[in-house]
Amino acid sequence: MAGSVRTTPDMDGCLRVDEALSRAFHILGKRWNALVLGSLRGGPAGFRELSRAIDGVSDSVLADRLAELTQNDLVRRSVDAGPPVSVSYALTERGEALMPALDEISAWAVKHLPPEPAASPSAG
Amino acid sequence: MAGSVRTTPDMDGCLRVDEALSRAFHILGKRWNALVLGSLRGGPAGFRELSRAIDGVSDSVLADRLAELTQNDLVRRSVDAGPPVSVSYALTERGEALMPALDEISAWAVKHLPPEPAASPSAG
DNA sequence: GTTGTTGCTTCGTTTTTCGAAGCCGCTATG
DNA sequence: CATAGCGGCTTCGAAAAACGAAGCAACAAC
Repeated sequence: MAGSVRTTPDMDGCLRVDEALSRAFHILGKRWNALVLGSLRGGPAGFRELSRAIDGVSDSVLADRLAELTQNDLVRRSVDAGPPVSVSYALTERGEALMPALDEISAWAVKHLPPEPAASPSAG
Repeated sequence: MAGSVRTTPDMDGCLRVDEALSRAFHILGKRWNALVLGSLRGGPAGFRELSRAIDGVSDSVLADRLAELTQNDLVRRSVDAGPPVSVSYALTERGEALMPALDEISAWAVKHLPPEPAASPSAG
């Protein structure tokens, strides 16, 4: 049927954002969260690996995002007691469930978002 | 249909986030952008209407987001010279193209994200 | 004329993010 | 053992973004 989760046109007189969308973007709306999720798409990865993959995020922020994502059960932190103890992050079921959506976003960007203004394309 | 836009496992030795996803979340990753887009889902809306719909965003930030979205051609600003001049914002084609993705996110949130901890349900 | 509405800007304060450095354990070198 | 590097995170100070309330201009209602 129609109205599943969209906005409510006039429930009490005024528009209202979809609460679910709001919840989702309370997480995804943070500067790097979606990117770390996307990076984990190809399988588990370590902290440094993620740090290099994302390119632009600082260690402090990455640690913060990872903690938040872990707390929200989107990512799972696994410790392998080597002896050279190593940590790896992976998507949880909840996190994996988000991948199709991230895929859509990515596809949209490919189709509708320019590769970036870059420097002068005709000059130089 | 192998690798379309995902991460590149080892192109030059290390993971790399999908650039398209990165571009997309350069916009969607800002605190309210996705919400204003979602609010416009049901049709054009005015500034105040949006302001009330989103609930939590301040005028200054909303104006900023709207300008950014407009600049990115996701939203279009229309001025109707009444005489009571009125302004309305609507999704552009590019913006509308994003709706299915936002839908996915929303559906995911409904299915995988709790309605929020809220106040303590059992504790005082 | 006063009050209320819409659309948006400006200013000062609080929250978030950034970026580099530091600590700890293990490995490789000398 | 001392030095040097890697990986995993944390701490600190600085910059950026978001907030929140007030203000300006135009229009409608009383």
